[in-house]
Amino acid sequence: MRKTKEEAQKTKESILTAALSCFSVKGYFNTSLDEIAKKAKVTRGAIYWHFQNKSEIFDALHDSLHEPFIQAITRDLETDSPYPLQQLKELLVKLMMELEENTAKMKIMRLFYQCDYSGELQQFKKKHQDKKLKSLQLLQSYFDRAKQKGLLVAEADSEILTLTLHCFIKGMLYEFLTDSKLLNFKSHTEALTTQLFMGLNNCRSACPNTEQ
Amino acid sequence: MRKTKEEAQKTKESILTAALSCFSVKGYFNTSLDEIAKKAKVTRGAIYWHFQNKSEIFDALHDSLHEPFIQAITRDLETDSPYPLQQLKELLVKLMMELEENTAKMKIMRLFYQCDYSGELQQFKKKHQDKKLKSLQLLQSYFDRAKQKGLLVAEADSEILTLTLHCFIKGMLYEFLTDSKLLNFKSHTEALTTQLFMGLNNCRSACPNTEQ
DNA sequence: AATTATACATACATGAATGTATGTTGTCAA
DNA sequence: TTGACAACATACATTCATGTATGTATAATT
Repeated sequence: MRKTKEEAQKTKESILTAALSCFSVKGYFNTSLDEIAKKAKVTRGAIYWHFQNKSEIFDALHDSLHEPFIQAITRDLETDSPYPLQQLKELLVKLMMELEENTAKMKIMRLFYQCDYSGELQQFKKKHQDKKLKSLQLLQSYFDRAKQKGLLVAEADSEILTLTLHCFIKGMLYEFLTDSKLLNFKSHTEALTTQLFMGLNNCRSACPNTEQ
Repeated sequence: MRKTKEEAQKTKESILTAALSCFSVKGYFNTSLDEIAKKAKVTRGAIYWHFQNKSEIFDALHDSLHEPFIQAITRDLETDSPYPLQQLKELLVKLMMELEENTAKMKIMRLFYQCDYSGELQQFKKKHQDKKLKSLQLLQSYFDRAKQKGLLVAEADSEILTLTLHCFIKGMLYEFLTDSKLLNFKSHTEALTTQLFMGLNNCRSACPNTEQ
């Protein structure tokens, strides 16, 4: 019953997708390894061969989500738009729209927004928060660029702006992911983000009278 | 070993606070009724006398949090300020500040932000979402008033404004509650909220040139 | 003052999940 | 081609939480 290396890799991935499916239906703490095994059509023995325990599956899923996100921002930052905030807004709307079509990603995100890092998951809390900090630093560089280009009023604090944006995104995603009725991707993403940027974008052109 | 009615009420409350304490340390799904009982210095028998099961304790905690929130808004709406958005902003900042000093409330909120409504908690998801909707309607009335008073531009959509604000609050609270390092009540609450309202407040006086 | 129902504590039965130990089969390397 | 080890499956032991059934003392009721 030994399998080829590629086959083994396939079963590992099937375990991950089965776990995600179970988690998104019954939640992390309410799914047993046996349920995951049955969904993946293996036994618990296979899971214990590929992972140490359930929490390691959890962490593996987080990795698969965050890396592409960081990369998307990093790549976008390579182009130096004359209007960094416009660029940022478009990137965010684009990422949100992509999210809607990628149900697997939505399930993973929902998992991390809803779970509490208690019990066996405590060990990952700091690690995952550090990843978040990294992405925040990337976001801030958009505001820094805008300021350098003189697009923001002098008093604007790029850190405050970043945090405000971050809180908004977090809340919007939270609502998208946990309450399917309140927000609607197609009709609200663009409208809400535009509304927010109206404030973040406290620039001279938007309010020409406030300066000069 | 029978107790007086008031004594019984006290044990019920001690069970609730013990449960909250346990939940905030180990999470809902990782605390057993026996742990709660020990913390409250009773036995599981006492818990099963006062509550049907663990999830009913969870729901009782939610009630104790949301009712005062609704009441605070309702009472604030009784005074008809000439500047409704200013009034709203001040109320929000005030509520956030109060939150910081009320560690019990913070623990309850953290519980509901982090938990996933799966397993035995599914039954409460809709109920709790309906409560949220109610509070959203209350918030929207601030924007409606602002519009009636001619403080918003004609295109402003009070629903979009409310949702944007809601997402921001949600995200800010989420960060406050789950990541103690990122945000700081004293220094950030006012700054971020002010920043946000700069955008929500898309009124004539802020940008006199856009109208008339 | 006797009775009853309350407010629990104790005891028990059950089930479910975990981790590990061990078995088995096939692959790959030499 | 044949060990040796990889990739699991199976079996077992243990723990632990839940729900319920039952016991009990005492406050409240009459």
